[in-house]
Amino acid sequence: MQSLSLREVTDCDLPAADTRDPVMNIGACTAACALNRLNVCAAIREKTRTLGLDSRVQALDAIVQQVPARRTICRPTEWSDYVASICSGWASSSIVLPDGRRQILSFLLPGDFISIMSLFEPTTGRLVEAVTDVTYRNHKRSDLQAIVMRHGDLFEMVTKACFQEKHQADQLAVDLGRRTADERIARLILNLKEKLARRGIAQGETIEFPLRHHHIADATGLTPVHVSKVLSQFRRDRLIKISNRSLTILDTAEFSRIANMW
Amino acid sequence: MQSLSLREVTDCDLPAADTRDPVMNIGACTAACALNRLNVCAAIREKTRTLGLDSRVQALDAIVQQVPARRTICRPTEWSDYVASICSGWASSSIVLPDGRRQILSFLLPGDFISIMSLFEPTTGRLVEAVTDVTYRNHKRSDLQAIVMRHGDLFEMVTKACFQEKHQADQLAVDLGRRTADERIARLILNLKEKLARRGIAQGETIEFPLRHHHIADATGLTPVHVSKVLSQFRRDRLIKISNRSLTILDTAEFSRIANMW
DNA sequence: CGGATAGTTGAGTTATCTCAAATGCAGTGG
DNA sequence: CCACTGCATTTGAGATAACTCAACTATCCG
Repeated sequence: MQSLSLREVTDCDLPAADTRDPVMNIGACTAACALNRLNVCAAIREKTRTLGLDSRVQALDAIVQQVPARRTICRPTEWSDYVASICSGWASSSIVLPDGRRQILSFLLPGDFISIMSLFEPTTGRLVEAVTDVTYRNHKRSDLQAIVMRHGDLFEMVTKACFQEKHQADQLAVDLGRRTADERIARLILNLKEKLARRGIAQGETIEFPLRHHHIADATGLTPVHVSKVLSQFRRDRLIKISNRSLTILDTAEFSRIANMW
Repeated sequence: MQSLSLREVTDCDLPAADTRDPVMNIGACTAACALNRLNVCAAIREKTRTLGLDSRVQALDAIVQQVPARRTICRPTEWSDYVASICSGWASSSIVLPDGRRQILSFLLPGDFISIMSLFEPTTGRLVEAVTDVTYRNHKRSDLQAIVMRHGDLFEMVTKACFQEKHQADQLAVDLGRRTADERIARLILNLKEKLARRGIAQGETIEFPLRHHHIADATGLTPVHVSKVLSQFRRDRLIKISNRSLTILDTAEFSRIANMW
């Protein structure tokens, strides 16, 4: 339907991200490389160098694309020869029912592949949308596949990542099926914080928090209105503080208790 | 806690299943071979023969185990060198929270691996329980892995199966997060019917249906009481008929409409 | 400044849950 | 064969978590 108006950026330094936000930028340049996260990036560089594949393989110096907040990055049935990974910004990956109900399955942060599974499948079956302004990189699937398949250690990493993704999906099902609104929201926040911390883009108990209530609602199977009420209560109880698109956890112990993260 | 009291059966013919139930038995002998389902079974036989691996590889003539209904087959943190596949009967695979809430992630039917992912991970993280009496087969992980990795076509099948499992998990999340009780239950039933039909163990609109209400409840994130009410309503509306552990869909069109399976 | 998007709050509704009592049904031991 | 025990199911009454609707405010951005 609507055209994406992508702007192509041709080098790896992501100048656009540079000018915007130092935090995003860390993501963009280091942690953000999806392959880096898996330690695959370095490994591939190594392999391609030692094997003299540089010219043939364009998995690494892939084209970087930019989309503004709220734009669609990829539609459910869209077929693509490329595997995308997020360089900077947040995106959501969701399934939408014909009547408009939607379930967000995960938020994609700098360093995430849109789905590691997409390494093997040309279509994601998901709607991927930018939450903030986003830059992402397209890697040619066939190249990436070839590299990964050629090296046991890389393969192992990908396998692990698949397993991890499945685990996430299962956890989500438990949350949606068997947890209360408070738990779901608290867990969402804690999971995001955890994930950002692992990638070194969290300041202690404070994180960037660009999500709108409707994002939280669609991720937790709730209503924006109800999300608002729960968050207000959390604030009133001095568990968290939200301001200026950033979130601080004030009472980690109690907040984790609510999240039932035993 | 409770000991499993497994009885070992040493051959492939599953005499126990033979005497019990012809339907189960079909599962046990043909469709039930998890590898068969993927068409991997035949392929492996082929490969092992042509490559003369027969003696080294014991993936196929694995030990068959039997457990009665309601027994635990495998605990969440249990470590195992074997990958199990169901030969006959139904099992449930679930995650249990410390306070007892549980979410069933899938029902395992004859022909299912407990999780295709378990091919790569020694621990499932899930509680697997027998719904009916169950026989299952343990395949040595290392052998199975070796075979699969050695052959691109097998590998491709496994890859597909992984993707499929992930897809299922995502669908479940949508169901739990965004669908009503009626939809969830109807979809569960239709999905099971679909799956059984694909394996040739369904009689038209009628299927074996050994699930208890609490199974349905734990799979749909509802209460057994509410499940009872919804099913009663379905019966009153002449959409389905349940008797004697078997279920018939009376009004496929309307039932699918309720399930929103567009 | 105006228009779009987002968040808050209150009032009333509804889907689902909890509790509890009654019934059924299957397996076990005397 | 019966009585008993343990599970499963049904049904009703009342409670509650989450939803819908609607009005109001705040924020952002051109």
